[in-house]
Amino acid sequence: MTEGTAGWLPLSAGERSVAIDVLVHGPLSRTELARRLGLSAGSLTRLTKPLIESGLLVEVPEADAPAESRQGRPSQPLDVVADSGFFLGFKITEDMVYGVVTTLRSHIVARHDRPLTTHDPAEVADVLAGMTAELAKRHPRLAGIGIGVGGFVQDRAVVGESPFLLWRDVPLADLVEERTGLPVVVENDVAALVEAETWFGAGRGLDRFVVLTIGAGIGYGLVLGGKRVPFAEEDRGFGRHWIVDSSGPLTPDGRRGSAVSLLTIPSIRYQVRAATGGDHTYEEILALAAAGDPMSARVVEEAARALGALVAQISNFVMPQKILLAGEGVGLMDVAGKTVEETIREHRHPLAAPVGLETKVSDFHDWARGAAVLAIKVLVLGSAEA
Amino acid sequence: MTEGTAGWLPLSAGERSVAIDVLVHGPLSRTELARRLGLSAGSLTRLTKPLIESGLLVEVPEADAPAESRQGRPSQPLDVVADSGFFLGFKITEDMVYGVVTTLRSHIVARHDRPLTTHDPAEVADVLAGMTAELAKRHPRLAGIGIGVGGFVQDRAVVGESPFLLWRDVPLADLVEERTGLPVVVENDVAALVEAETWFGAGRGLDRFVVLTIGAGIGYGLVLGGKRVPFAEEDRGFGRHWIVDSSGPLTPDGRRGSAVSLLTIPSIRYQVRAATGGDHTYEEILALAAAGDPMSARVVEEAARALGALVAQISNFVMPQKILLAGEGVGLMDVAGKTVEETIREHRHPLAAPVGLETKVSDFHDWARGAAVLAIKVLVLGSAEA
DNA sequence: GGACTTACTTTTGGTGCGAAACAATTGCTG
DNA sequence: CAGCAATTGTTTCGCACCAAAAGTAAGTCC
Repeated sequence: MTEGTAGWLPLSAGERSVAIDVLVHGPLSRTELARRLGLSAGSLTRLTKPLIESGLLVEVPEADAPAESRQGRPSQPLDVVADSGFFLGFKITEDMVYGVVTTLRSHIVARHDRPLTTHDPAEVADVLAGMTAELAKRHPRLAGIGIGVGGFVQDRAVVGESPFLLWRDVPLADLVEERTGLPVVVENDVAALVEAETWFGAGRGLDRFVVLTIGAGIGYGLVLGGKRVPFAEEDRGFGRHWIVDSSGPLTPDGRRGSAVSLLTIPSIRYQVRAATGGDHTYEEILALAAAGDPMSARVVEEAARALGALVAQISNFVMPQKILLAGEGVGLMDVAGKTVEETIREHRHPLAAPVGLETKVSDFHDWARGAAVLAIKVLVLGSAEA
Repeated sequence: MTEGTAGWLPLSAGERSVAIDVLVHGPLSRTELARRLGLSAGSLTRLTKPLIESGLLVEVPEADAPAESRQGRPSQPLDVVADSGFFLGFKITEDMVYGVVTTLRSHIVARHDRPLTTHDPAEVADVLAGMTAELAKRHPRLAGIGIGVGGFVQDRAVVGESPFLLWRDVPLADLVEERTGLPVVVENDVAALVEAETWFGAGRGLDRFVVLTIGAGIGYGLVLGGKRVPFAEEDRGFGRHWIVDSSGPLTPDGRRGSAVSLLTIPSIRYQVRAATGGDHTYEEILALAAAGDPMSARVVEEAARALGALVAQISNFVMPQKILLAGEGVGLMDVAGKTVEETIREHRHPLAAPVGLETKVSDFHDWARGAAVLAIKVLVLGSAEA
């Protein structure tokens, strides 16, 4: 058994659920795992043995000593060997590549970004390989690479279509694998973030879970039965067609009253610019709205109402246990969160279960982390599913 | 209580899937079943044996002889003993009780309705018992009763709250069981219809399936992973809070622009009455609209656009493989189906998978049949769980 | 009538699980 | 300190389920 390389998989279903639970929820004893997974104690012995032998799990020396002076045989917590392997996550934007190194537990241990001056596939792959080499200096035991890219990705390997990179059918995984010798997983950025949140984030252990991202565009991810539901139009501008308020504003990017026109950062900036003539950043607009500037406040309020309506509709139709709002454009919630919540209430039945709404401001490193988590998921736990 | 107390034994998961597949999809040979269920031929022998011994399935004499002169050993189709037991389904409305007798396969073999002149629980139970006695004359081998009622139902036994019957915590199942000696399953009418359609109807074998009913009110059913998702507000007037068009009409029943105000039969009649002063039935309004009457056409067109928007939103957020439109108020589709489809297109991305929309005009006997199917499901196959 | 084809059955072995007995390690009690 | 209770983890056993392979049955084709 060579340690560090991907000598782990494949895992059986039971083993995988154990590995995931330990990966996600810190160290856990066998008894605790049996309780969580609804299995017998005997099964846990059986399932954990090969995981320990393969080096993915280890018994750790009872870290929770404080005030835990219970009777009986002390439990023997199991933990993943968090630094037995590191993972790389990249997020490619139009003009930058953001990179992170994470542990098996998806903790970011290093960041490294580089501007992107070309969109030529080979040169982009060179940039990624260069960044990998750079990061590998401090973290030699790299086990795999995840790459998130806006656009349509096939088979977790080929960028079928990316509008902003002007790519068509670029075998990015192969290109980077050739240069680095590491296994590579490519995925749509939103999909990767959704998978990451399903595993390690807000969607942990949930059966029905929705992710809505607001940034330069609108992203949507639906997780049912713990699995993300893929859809044909994802990351192809569906937000332009989500009509929230047919009498709403019209912007260059979206149809009248669409989620894109009402909510994305470019659209909000466009609206304020069109109304006042002044060009402001998104943050400035939020600050202006909070300070009482009427035009900014109107735009922000309208966006908040649109977001509330959208969240309520999703809740009404999908009934998710939780909705995660992520992206760079959720700063809205700080300024107009109350309006959002009021609008949700207006569009929901009073007896309906309250919407489990969670907001998480994300920067580009979070997107890169999402890609790294996908690499962990695919490479370590072998849950490569369509 | 997960035990169905019927004469049939509790089935294992494998047996149940076989039984359901034969129940739903006519006679099937073992080989065909193996293919459909993804099992080996040997497993089918094992699974079918107890089902045949228990009398639920029988080997039928190769009905499909026509032009089927294949080589090899002839297949031995299995079928349920469709008339080994009959099931009763009731739908209770404000002033009528609709009853049907169905086979195991949910084919309606008899109908019997009776006016409801009282809402007293005991007297309603008497009416149901009387109808049961009446129907039992021609169909002696009744195996169970399913009752569908508008309102909130707990544990498939107790009517927790029914606005139109003015009931609270009425143990209807017990009342009817006492009088008939038959096992009784009570369920919300929409829920029963959804379960029935999931099994025998439009939702057969689908993973994500939505039912939207339009009638006196709005009904919604969400099926994920083959299971209906219960929700707190079901049949408690949630349609009043589904705001489709905030500048839409206002009716006594619903909030401005709500699904109820735009779509239900009473609201459409109300709108026409308010606009023209003339009181027309729903069918008359549809006919008037088709004939070019401007006020009726406006109301119907607006309803069609609302329905299209609603269907598109559901498709965008839930991504069901199929949406079933049912109820007495889907006649709309005949007159303005084109508007509905256009509106759906407007609210969907061009690359998105086309919406699998199916329309099924239902009368009250279909609702009763839904209740009977639920009885079959719970009593015969013992798949009762929260 | 023999070769072939297809449907089904039986046998065998493997997997994954729970139940129960067993071993290990601690705290508590007298 | 011995004995006991409590708790965790291990081993063993048997059950339920399944697939693969080999065997049997029942027909068609030439």
